[in-house]
Amino acid sequence: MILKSQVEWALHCCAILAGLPEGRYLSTKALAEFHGLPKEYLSKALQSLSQAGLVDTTLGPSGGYRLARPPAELTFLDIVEAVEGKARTFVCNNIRENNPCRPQGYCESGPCPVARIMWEADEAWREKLRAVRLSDLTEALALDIPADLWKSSFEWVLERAG
Amino acid sequence: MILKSQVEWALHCCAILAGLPEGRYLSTKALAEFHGLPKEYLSKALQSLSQAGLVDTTLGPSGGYRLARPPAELTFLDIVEAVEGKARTFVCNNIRENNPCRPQGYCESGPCPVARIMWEADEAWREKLRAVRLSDLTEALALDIPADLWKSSFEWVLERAG
DNA sequence: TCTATTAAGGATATGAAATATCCCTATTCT
DNA sequence: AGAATAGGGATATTTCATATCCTTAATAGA
Repeated sequence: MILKSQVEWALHCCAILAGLPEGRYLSTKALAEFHGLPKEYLSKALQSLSQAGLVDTTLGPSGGYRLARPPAELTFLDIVEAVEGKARTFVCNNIRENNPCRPQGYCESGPCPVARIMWEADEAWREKLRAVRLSDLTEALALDIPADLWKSSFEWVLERAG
Repeated sequence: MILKSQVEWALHCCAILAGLPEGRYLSTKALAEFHGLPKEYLSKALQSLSQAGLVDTTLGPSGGYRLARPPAELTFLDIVEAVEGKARTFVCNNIRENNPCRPQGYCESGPCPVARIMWEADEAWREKLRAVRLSDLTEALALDIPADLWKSSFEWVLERAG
C-alpha cells in the first residue's frame, strides 16, 4: 500500500505556489521543470488540485496555477485527498457474511468490528494530515533550505510566473 | 491506496484462531470455507503470518495453524505488517534534488520536510494499530455477534480443529 | 485579428502489483 | 501405506499507477 507519487508532486508544487506573489500564476511547464517531472503526467495531478478547488487556473500565455486560498487555510489532507481520493484505505468486504453457521436472511447490525478498528486508524492518519497546514510546510522548508538556494529558487520561479 | 484484501482475511482468521482451545490447529481449508475465501490464495496470507512468527503450524491431517502467542500479546499492527509489509506508505523520491538552482554537488542535510510530515502521519496510523490487541477484537466480536451464532460458529470450528 | 501558449480532458500504451490458480515436495497423522 | 497438510515455486489474470499523445477552448500579446 503506497501513495501515488503524484501526492508527493502535488505537495511540492503547492509549496512553490504558496510562495507566489498575489495574483501571479505558474504553469505546469515551469513546475515540471523545477521538480524534474514529466510535464504531461504532472498536469494530471494539478488537474486534480483544480477539480478539488484548491487552486485557481487561467489559460493562455502567462497562464497556469495559483492557490485558491492562503497557505494557512490549506491542509496536507486537502492536498493528499485531492490527488489520492477520499476513500478509506481499508475496504471491508464483509466476509463474516460467508459464515456457514449464519442463519438464512440474517442481517448484520452495524459495520464489522474489524473494519471499525481499521477505519479508526485510518482516521488517525487523516487527523494528523488535517493538522498540518501548507504554511507549516513552507516554514519548515525555510528553515531547511539554505538562504541562497531559497533566494535563487524564488527568483527562478518569479521569472516564469505570469 | 488500498490495503490488500489479504489484510482483512488475516485479521478475521486470527480472530478465529484466538478462540481455538490450547494446542489445537485449524487448517487453511477450514478457514477458507468459514470465510468463503479462495483456499490457495488465503494460504499465501497465512504463510505471511507464519513467516512473521505470529502463528505456529503443523503438517499432516489434523494439521494447520494456531496462534504463536496469547491474543493479548498480538496487535493489529503485527498482523497488518505481516501481510502488508513494514514499508512506509509515503515514498520520498527526493524530487527537491532536481531543483535547477541547486548548486552542483550540493547535498541535502536531512530527510525532506514533506516526507517528514507524511511519515509522522504514517506513524500515527501505526501507533493506532499497535494499541489494539487481538484480544480487544475478540471482545468486540463477542458483543457484536448474537450468542447463538457465536456458539454454533465455535462448534463448527471445533469439529474441524485438529 | 492572428499567433503562440495555456489548462482540460479523452484515448491509449506500458509497467508493476494484487489477485488467483496450479503443481510439486516434505512432513505428519491414522 | 495412504491421505491430508503447510510451504513454496511458477504462472496467468486483472487492476491500477504511470506515462504519452492529441484535440479543444480560452487567453494574452503582437
